[in-house]
Amino acid sequence: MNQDKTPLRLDDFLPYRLSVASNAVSNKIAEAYRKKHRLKVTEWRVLAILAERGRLTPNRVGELTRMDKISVSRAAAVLEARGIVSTHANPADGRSHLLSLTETGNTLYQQIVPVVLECEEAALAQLTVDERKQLNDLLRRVEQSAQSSTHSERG
Amino acid sequence: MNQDKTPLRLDDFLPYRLSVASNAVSNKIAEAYRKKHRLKVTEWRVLAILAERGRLTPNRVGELTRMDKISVSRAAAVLEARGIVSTHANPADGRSHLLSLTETGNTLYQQIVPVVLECEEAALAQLTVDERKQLNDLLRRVEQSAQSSTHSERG
DNA sequence: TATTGTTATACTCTATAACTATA
DNA sequence: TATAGTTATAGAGTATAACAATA
Repeated sequence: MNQDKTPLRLDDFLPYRLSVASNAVSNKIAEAYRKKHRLKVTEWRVLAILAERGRLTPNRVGELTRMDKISVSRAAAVLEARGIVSTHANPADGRSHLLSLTETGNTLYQQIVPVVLECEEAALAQLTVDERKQLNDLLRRVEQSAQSSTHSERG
Repeated sequence: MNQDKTPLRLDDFLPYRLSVASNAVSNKIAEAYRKKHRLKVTEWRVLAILAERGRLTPNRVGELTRMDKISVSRAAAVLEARGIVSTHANPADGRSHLLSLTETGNTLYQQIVPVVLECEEAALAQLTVDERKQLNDLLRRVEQSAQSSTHSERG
């Protein structure tokens, strides 16, 4: 209908292409750790960042994972109830506390890592090493330009 | 904690990077047409594909937008109630029907196009023409490799 | 029997607002 | 008063299952 009178083709529209690619990857990987370990994406992210960084406040977890404080709070509560995360007093600020992985949490993380890396490798299988680096770089630059006021995420 | 004993860094993890970039772009653009025209992402996609392709069955809309049939059905119902989309008998298959834009729908589309193109341009502002093409190409290849069994989307 | 489309229901992620406890 | 975190609630996207109408 408007085939010629518009410069917008959904199939080449960046937000659409990004969304389709992101969801294709996210769905596959989320399915993997959901089925094997009953983890949601938000829970996986909190687990991953605590494994990398050690003790963090919920606030810092949110900054590093781009999750809002509500999502961090709920994910942490689930992980704590499952014995994956433990909480500790924060000597620097009584309003806050510190989160860290338990032994169980570390073990779980070590089990999941190879699974998600395998999924990532499958998604990147057709790209050369240089192309992977470039994709990473391009995505970061797009993100910087787009940077909306809100935080949200997946994957 | 596991800072050195794991090859997984969330910040360089493709599913995470893709998700953050996709959501940064999607949030900004969705906010634009939501505020101005009270359209949801699913509704925008149906509107856009009908503007491009003319009369389509809901089934075909789903294929072209990567939406499942339930999402298409609900988005189309909202658009029809708002006078943006009209339905017609499908002479080829009595189980189905054809969707197309009304005059109102076409006018709405023409109003939204410059808005979303401006958002896209803002997101791509720091990329050269070649880099934009490469990003499009890389995303398509990632999508092909990742291609999960399910369909889902945003943007 | 299989397929198209709709409806009911539920799950996940995200967001606003109200609340507490501390700074 | 401002901030860290929790809880209640709601909006949005997606999924399964059950269903009606047609092939």
